Amino acid sequence: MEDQLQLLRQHFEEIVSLTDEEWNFVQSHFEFKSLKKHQFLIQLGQPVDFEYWIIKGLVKAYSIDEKGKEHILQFAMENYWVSDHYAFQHQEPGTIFVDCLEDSEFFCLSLENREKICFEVPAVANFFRIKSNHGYINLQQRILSLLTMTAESRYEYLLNKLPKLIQRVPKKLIASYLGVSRETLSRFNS
Amino acid sequence: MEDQLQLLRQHFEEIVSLTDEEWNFVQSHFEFKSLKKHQFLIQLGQPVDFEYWIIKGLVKAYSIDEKGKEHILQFAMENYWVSDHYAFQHQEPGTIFVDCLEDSEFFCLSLENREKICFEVPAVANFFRIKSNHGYINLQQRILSLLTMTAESRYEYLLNKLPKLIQRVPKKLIASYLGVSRETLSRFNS
DNA sequence: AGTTAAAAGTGACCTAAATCACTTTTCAAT
DNA sequence: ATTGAAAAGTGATTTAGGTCACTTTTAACT
Repeated sequence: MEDQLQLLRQHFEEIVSLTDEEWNFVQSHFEFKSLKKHQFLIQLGQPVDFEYWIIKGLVKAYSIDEKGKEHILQFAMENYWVSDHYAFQHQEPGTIFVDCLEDSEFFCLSLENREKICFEVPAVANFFRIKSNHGYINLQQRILSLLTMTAESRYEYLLNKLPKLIQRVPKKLIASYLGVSRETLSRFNS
Repeated sequence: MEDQLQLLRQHFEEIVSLTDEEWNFVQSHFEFKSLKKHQFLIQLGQPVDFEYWIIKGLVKAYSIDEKGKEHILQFAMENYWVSDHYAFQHQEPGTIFVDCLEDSEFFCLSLENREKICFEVPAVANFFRIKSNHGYINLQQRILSLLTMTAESRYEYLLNKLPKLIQRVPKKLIASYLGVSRETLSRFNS
């Protein structure tokens, strides 16, 4: 556990500096969680008590439409944060599913604890500010790609941007992330 | 000018509390800017020195594809923040255009000043953290809507969510925001 | 190792929405 | 008020990608 906490500290310190004292305070607000492949981190309609930092593993966040079709909002792996941010922030029942594509481990942060460490340790507020800003920028890019690019070039772009992800994830899920049918993706390129 | 700064203070204080002293420090890091309809706030390839809080007016942020087609990333009006966040954050040349759909006024915050007030005044770091988080959540919603909904239901959804916006913006721009052609949008609904 | 299930590929056909071309309406600027 | 330019509407046609049905390949789990 010490090792994993060390990883989390490094993750913070890539962006802000923390004293040992601050870090001790911060780390005490996280809980550990471990799940096997196919288990759910978040389910539609269920409370969303945490946001999760992924120590190891891989998850998908998705919603299911009326026709039962899955639409992938996000893949998240080591070093990523994941949650149903909307439900978490508003403390409402889950609006999406998050489940594990591989056995995974998480550090869990409750809303109360997040606000506590942010208001207690300014560096942490800045950490989440900057992270959140990066996330925002990434989503803007993705929106632009959905508006401006064809399905095929979105695929090429993703292959280029996250080649390791593609190897860990079935193509039908990549298709669902790109907003294309499995069959159409299969007819692309290479 | 005092009036407008008061509005900005209120905007901060909707989320965090600031002492008069803190506020005086914070406000001194903003510059005022005023533009007429059709003028550019940000242009492709030009430096992006600021992010902007809109005092009054309305702008569109968009990119133009190879075929010269415009794709709208964001509309922003009173009380909204707008920039080319990617270029601003990385201090690189603009990747998009932002121009005014109406005469508009802005408070401008440079990256240096933003970081300064965030690290000097923790409440400000928390303000931007929370704002950024809300922005992230909104973009996730928009991505889901692009993945799961038909063009027509995205339109209905927007009509419902931002009715006043639709009245201030030509439909062809709404179409471009929704990722639908002008002609197709025109054939919808009502 | 053998069995079962999931993933991926592929052809035939269908459909939502794009594109093109033109008209009508609305708005903005003298 | 008049003129010119955007904006909006509409028909005809095209197209990217979806859907359905089936086969082949790969991987997961006793």
